[in-house]
Amino acid sequence: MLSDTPVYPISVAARLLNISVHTVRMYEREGLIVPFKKKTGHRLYSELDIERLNCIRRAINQSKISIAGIKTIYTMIPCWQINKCSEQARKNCIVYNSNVQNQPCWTIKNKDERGECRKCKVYNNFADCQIIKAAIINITKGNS
DNA sequence: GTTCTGACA
DNA sequence: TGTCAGTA
Repeated sequence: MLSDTPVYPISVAARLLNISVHTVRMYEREGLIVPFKKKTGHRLYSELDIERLNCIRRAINQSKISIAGIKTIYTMIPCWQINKCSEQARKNCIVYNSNVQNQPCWTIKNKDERGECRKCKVYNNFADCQIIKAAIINITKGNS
């Protein structure tokens, strides 16, 4: 399993991904990733974060999916299912109802507190491209 | 020296 | 996407 312990500073993360530091920050601003932040404000990335970024890169370069498109896919993750929310809870949930704005749940919840969404299954279970693909196939089957 | 935010070519 | 400023 890939470690979710934040260890790499942004310069190392960028080097591992062959992209600029600036671009790494942009993906965060767009809500695609939630890096750990030290009290100094400095970002740290885990192996899982790197894998997530790799997935994002592949989607952009190979699949020609836009950042907005990736956001949409993340937004469709059934968080209520993963968190086993009751129908009542779902109905009143600001996160559940945020999907209309094309905002992944982790950009809504705990906006000011880093570290919470980073640990959430909804965020962590979808770092791997294969898993995202499998999930989409399942959803498609269910609807056909 | 490295990273941060914000701004601009 | 790159780069520069002014900080911490």
